[in-house]
Amino acid sequence: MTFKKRVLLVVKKIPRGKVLTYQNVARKAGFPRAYRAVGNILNKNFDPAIPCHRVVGSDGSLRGFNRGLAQKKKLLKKEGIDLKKSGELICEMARKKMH
DNA sequence: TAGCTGACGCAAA
DNA sequence: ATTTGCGCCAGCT
Repeated sequence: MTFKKRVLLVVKKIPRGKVLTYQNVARKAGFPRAYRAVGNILNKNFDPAIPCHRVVGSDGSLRGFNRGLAQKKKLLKKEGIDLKKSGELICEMARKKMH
């Protein structure tokens, strides 16, 4: 339950125009190996206050969306995020982590 | 309480 | 490059 809350909070905290991977979200939540549960939680928890569309796969690809992938793509595009952009963002954060 | 599921991720073939 | 299999964790039935 705590984990769930943490995950939702992290997702809510994702700034506009940015995307995070499930893995990243889990890591921020404090459970780096629970990226599985992250998707599960988002799936069951239908909350418009949570920009689940900013959560993408490790390669920046969209995995799923409660309202349909089409809507998700639209939202991301509206925020200036493209499939390539998400990939770059992920790469960037990965590089930052490595440093 | 125990088992199954899933919006994942990575390695191997 | 693409597909298949396995490992992982929390949530749900």
